Amino acid sequence: MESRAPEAYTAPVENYLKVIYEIERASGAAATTDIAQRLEIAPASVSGMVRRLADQGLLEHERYRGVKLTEEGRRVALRTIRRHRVIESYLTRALGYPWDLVHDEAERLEHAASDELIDRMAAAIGEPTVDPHGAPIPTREGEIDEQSHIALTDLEPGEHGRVVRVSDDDAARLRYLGELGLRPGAAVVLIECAPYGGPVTVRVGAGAKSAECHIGPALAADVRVERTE
Amino acid sequence: MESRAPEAYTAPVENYLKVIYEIERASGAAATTDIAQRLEIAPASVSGMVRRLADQGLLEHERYRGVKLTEEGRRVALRTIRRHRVIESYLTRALGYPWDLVHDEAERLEHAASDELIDRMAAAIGEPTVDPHGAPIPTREGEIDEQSHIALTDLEPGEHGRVVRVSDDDAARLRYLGELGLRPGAAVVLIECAPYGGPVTVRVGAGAKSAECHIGPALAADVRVERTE
DNA sequence: AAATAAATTTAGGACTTCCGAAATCTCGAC
DNA sequence: GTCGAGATTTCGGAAGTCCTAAATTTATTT
Repeated sequence: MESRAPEAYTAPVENYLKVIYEIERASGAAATTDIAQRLEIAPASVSGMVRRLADQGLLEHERYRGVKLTEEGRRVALRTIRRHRVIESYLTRALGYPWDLVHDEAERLEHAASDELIDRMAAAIGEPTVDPHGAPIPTREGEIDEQSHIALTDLEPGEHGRVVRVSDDDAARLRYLGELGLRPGAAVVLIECAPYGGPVTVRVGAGAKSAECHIGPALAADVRVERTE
Repeated sequence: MESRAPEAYTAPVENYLKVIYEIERASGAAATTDIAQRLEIAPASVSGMVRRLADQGLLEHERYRGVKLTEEGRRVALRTIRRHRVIESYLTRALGYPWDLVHDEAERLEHAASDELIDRMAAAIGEPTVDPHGAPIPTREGEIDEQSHIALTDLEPGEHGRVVRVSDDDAARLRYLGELGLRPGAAVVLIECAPYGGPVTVRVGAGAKSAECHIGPALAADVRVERTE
């Protein structure tokens, strides 16, 4: 296997660390089942890999309790996330990629690109701090500015907000959000949240080109916003 | 393993096919030992892989006689070569990569990039027909224009030529050639070829900024030129 | 024609990453 | 406290890619 640098972790290892970082951030510790679900592999496979990663000092594992990354594991995870998001940003801004396709491409390139390439890409598009979906890009040094944001559905009816981030892992869903204008930066007003899983009504955009749309509550909860005014 | 497309060959498979294509072009058929040497792996490993590739219909193997690619094998090889060379060209022209570093980067990215990405890169830099080292880039359809060229050392003393291609697989050597100005397009005049493995004297460049240099015969033979005037 | 050298293949292992099936553990309900 | 559902781990196995060492085949030399 050609290594990319003195630092050579395999693609699966980088993927494990990446999703563990994200689960840990969301829930404190990453359970085997959650990891398996995110990676779309069998839980049994995760058990085996987790043991090896623990042996390598990338994470700590309490049996039946889940895993936590070590400093080194976190560093590798953040480096991988930086790669992913820089690549997504570059493909969008420099090569005109539609925003729903960049995720899959980045998912593969992130394991092959050198630090040199990532830095050149970042420089070429002006050192962006967030990717096309609004996710923050860790710095070369591994610092990440995890913004706090609320779900679109957390707004009160009538309240104004601005989209800061959407989840990027489903191309079709992203395309749909794009058609509705629900991209990072878009101004929104929550009109109504129908109860019992009913549709969420939102006004998207400002002024003359604004439009109302109705989306499901699960989708709406994945659109992260900040309050404005 | 995430696949890149309906067409999913592993990185090692693509590398085998690529070097087999090149050896076959140079010598008619690719011997196990040659393949092993180019891939820097043990000959025994090649035997095993060759059998699998033959089973998959990518090449034909006559025991103890070497291998030849099938139509399908050739197609995959040329697609991989196109990827490699488009990536090299893009890194050089769009991201300012020094020409001695692009080979290693492309060697990894060629297995991860989608056809879509390759096409966008090619379009972004104006559909180049040769890479930074002068090697021809196969078309999307798998056609390649293998130019005929002679070694620098095939020129007669006093004869003029133009560099069309240099070999790209050794970064340090490439950097050296670059310092001497021996890049594709450079005008050269062969001054003298000392006998018995002696140095080759060449005038590089035209007019006032031309300079004479002395290089070893092995290096000189790897600088491919065409006659001018 | 036999001996030697070189190229090639086979045999037996190692490592990584995945799987399904079976065993084990945890924790809340009763 | 026990039970069972659900989560987790262990076990045995497969595929891919590589290795070294030993056996075999081909080519060359004498």
